[in-house]
Amino acid sequence: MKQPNRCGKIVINDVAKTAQCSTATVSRVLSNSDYPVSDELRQRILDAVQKLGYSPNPYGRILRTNINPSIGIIITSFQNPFFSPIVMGIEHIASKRGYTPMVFASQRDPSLERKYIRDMMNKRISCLMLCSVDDHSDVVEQYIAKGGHACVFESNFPPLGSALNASADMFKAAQIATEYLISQGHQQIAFLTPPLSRSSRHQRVDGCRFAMAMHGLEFGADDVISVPYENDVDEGLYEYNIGMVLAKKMLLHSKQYTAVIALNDLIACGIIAGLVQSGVRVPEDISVVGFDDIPIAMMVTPQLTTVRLSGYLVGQRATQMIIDAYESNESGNQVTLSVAPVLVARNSVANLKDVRQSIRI
Amino acid sequence: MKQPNRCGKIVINDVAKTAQCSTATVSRVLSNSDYPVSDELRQRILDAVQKLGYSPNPYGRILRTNINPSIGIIITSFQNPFFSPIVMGIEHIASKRGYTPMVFASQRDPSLERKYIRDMMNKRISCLMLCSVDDHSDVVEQYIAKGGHACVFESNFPPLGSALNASADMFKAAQIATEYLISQGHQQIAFLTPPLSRSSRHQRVDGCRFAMAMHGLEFGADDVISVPYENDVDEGLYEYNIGMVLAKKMLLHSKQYTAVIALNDLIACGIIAGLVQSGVRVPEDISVVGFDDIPIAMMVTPQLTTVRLSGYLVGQRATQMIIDAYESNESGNQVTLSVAPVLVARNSVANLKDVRQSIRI
DNA sequence: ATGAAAGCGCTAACAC
DNA sequence: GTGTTAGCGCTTTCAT
Repeated sequence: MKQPNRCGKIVINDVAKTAQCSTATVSRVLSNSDYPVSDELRQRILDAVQKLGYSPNPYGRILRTNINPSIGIIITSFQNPFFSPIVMGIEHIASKRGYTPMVFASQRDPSLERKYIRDMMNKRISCLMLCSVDDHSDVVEQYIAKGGHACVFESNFPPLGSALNASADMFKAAQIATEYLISQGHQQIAFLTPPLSRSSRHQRVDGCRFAMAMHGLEFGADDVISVPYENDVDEGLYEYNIGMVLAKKMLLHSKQYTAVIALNDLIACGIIAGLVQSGVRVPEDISVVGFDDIPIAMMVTPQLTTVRLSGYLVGQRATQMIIDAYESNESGNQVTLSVAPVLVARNSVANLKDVRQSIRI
Repeated sequence: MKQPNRCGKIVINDVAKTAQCSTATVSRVLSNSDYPVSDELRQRILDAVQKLGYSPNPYGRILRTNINPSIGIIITSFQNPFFSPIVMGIEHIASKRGYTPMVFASQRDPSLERKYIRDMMNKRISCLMLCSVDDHSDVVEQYIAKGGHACVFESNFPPLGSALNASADMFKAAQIATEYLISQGHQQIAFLTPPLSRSSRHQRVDGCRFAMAMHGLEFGADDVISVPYENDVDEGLYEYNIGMVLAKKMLLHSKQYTAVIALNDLIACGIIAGLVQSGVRVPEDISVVGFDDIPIAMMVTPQLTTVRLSGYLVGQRATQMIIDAYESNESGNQVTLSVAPVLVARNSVANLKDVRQSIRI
């Protein structure tokens, strides 16, 4: 690598000399503890800091205090627009409260995810915000067992007993989507999704089933259409591609659907593309709705009707809660944070009732 | 904040005791210096490390050596898909070579950008990869003056004399786009862009002008259509919105264009949306081409013809070069890295020649 | 080939 | 109110 390079760095001792006092006092002023320091001396120190352009070496501090005011964030990929608002929400609150956000992308590689978590334990981060792709929660649990505070946004493993589990209310979201479709006269509805490996996905299917049942509509295991694989590599578009595959598969189904619900917007966009490719019109022939409300949703044709999950809010609230817990030294009990979803009606859903009426007339 | 919390952490001394040797030897083995240690002892140490589950406290090391093998990355926003491949390229190489990537988003706020840079200087990062929104380069220059290595991908200030300036070859890219349009029979071409505040934008206009001139086509200052403002906040979609505004403005122009070149894909998508909103068909009435080849480009209707700038490659190569320079202690001379762009022809450009021919017949 | 010991820059007892 | 000083965990001379 390289040799050390102490290029004339100003250290706390320089400030002390300039201000004619001890390093202890400088430290007291700069770490703005409420320790009493005379106004006159405090000012002298501040002046010296200013004059020398001093800024403390964070590593000295961390080594001494063993606390690192920073928040580790693990997402799967920078390409996936689903995570952007969550990260932004986290960063916003983190900076505001004096924590440095550190973002890493696991590339959907569980071993890389584990490596990053261990790395963060080493780095003594204050809180860990995790979008996991691992099937096992052992490393996170280890982190928590050692006194770490964690928040899990997504995972294949069941909610942890000692972490903050944050997400939008997926059940409710699916219910909203389904009820909207029903209100538009749809009765044959399919749910298109990658493998139901994680609970956040199950919840959506459940919400859909619940809404269908409430309206006396049929919705069986058959109506959940899924592909049996999940790409291991996240090149950003992989969900889009899954959507295209799902669309073709759905078209082969014996049942004729008037509407489909996609696990998320990226998949929904892929479904629309797949449908159009097969000569099916959206929404005239089949309606499509997604979840998330990523920016792309309003850019595609037709503009996608979706249920906004407010990742930004989820990120913000989760960060508030986790920092609060950390600072008040609460050990993590199972907490669930769930944000209310809202329907964003655009142009990918046809109103079957209007059509019927116009036919009747 | 919180009180220190030395929760039974294993430290180097524990390993030394277990292996019955001094901390010096443990350090020598673990920092795999080529210092000679007997195989027998080395093994004992490795066993102890394994047994105790020891991993070194990075802060002790950094404090002592004053070197932090990590790469700081500043982008404007996680929302902007343009940066994703660059960051991924950087991360790929960085991890491979043993450096920890640290990503921060400036939110297009110059003062936040400066804060992050100063923060990284404090953290003694090894290299800085910067997508700047600042008008002044003083902080970066300061960083470089103190011996730091920097790579600038985007900036409003002119290329730095002592940094690696990395980007795709913008001039060439614009030339390719323009020549493609010309090859399709277009002669009235406009260039739509936010303010030409940065050289990467100028280069594109220049490339366009050059290609037009080469084919004896007219292209004046008039044909560069621009909006006089630039949003200060990057909510991810702001370039899309700029595109919509640019489209309307272009429609008001006295000249009738058959094709427009957008500064980038996101703007191009906005332009298409604006055009469609105004009842103009793309590509039948007006053709559109962009730059970057972001994932969205293939998702919109019509699919966007664009010039791929290979951010992933740029990120990778830049990281290689900057780490090489850092490790070999070269001080940063002006270096320019420029990656060859490639045309991606999709459906947003009409072939005017075919049309003429079919009319002739 | 191995160990002893001196710090890196900072904070927090503890003294005054 | 202010100063002295002992480390935090690590690396690296300098001895041996």
